[in-house]
Amino acid sequence: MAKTSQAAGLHRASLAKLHELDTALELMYYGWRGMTLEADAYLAKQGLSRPHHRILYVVARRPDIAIGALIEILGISKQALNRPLNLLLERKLLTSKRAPEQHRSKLLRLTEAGRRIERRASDHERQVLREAFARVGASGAAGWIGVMEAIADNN
Amino acid sequence: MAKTSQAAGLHRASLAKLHELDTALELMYYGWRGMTLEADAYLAKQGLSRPHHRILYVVARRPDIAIGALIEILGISKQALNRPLNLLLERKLLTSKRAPEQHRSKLLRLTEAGRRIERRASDHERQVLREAFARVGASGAAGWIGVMEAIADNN
DNA sequence: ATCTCAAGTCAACATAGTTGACATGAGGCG
DNA sequence: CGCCTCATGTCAACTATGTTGACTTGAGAT
Repeated sequence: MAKTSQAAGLHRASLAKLHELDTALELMYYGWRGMTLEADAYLAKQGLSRPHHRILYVVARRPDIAIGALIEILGISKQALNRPLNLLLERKLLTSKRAPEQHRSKLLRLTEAGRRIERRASDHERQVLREAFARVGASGAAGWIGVMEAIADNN
Repeated sequence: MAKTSQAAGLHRASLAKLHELDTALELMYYGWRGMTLEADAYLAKQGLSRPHHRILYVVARRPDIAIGALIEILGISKQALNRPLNLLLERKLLTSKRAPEQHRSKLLRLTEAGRRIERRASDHERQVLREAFARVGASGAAGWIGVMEAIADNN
């Protein structure tokens, strides 16, 4: 875990701008950090981190997901999934059980405790977004979504 | 270096939405990835990665920066800076020299080759932004900037 | 000469990922 | 029944990026 205090990133506005879009580029960096900072601090207090949150986030939105599907969605190897997943199972933040028919796969679900931690961590992120949207109003929010969709679809 | 091919992240739009702002939350994730994907691929081809780019980016905008100041801006320890920085010096992407008076600090500058790589990597990121802004027009772009500033100032 | 301070270096560790190899256990099928 | 497939689980070795702590070096200041 990085030190959660003090600027662990580019110190904003201290750099000369070489190109017109440098400001936007830095805003993306700070935006990502700004959204995740409090959530990461909360997760660290729980002894968890970003990969655990990603697992909890996906399982919350796809109850009874199999491990193979989870691996595919997260885009990591099963070996990389193994450690954080086992920690979450040990902590009883999620459960795994065999499917009724399809005994080959294990189905994952959040426990009540897991749901609570997922919700609180994601709430920190959503709260940052909520405040930002409130500050700029509906048209600004629509613009933000339009730009982000254009960027996301760039893949 | 992660495999640069195939979805190394949440597979977009495949998850149920538990909260209204889940879409925005995921857009931030994909937006960050979308902006950095091609730049990271370019850097990987040069045998470099994100930390090297961050160093190049800052030095480009603060020529003659001392190592201590660079550490502060990057928000990492001098030991963590050491390896990527030495690689960049070995590759002659940047130079370090003692100050005329202040002999205590070393001053960093990009070489022509360093400037070129910094510019190309950052160009990939700016290009993604440029296209997204073009697609939504000036008012959308203004909205995006407003939201991102609100989020960035959340720190 | 000694003190301070920026920089450099070494060791040990944590986290998050990778490949490769192999084990286990359930279902499908001849 | 025996064998094959397939999802899962696990072990080992490695890379990259970061952390602390301890120590050295070299230049300037007193």
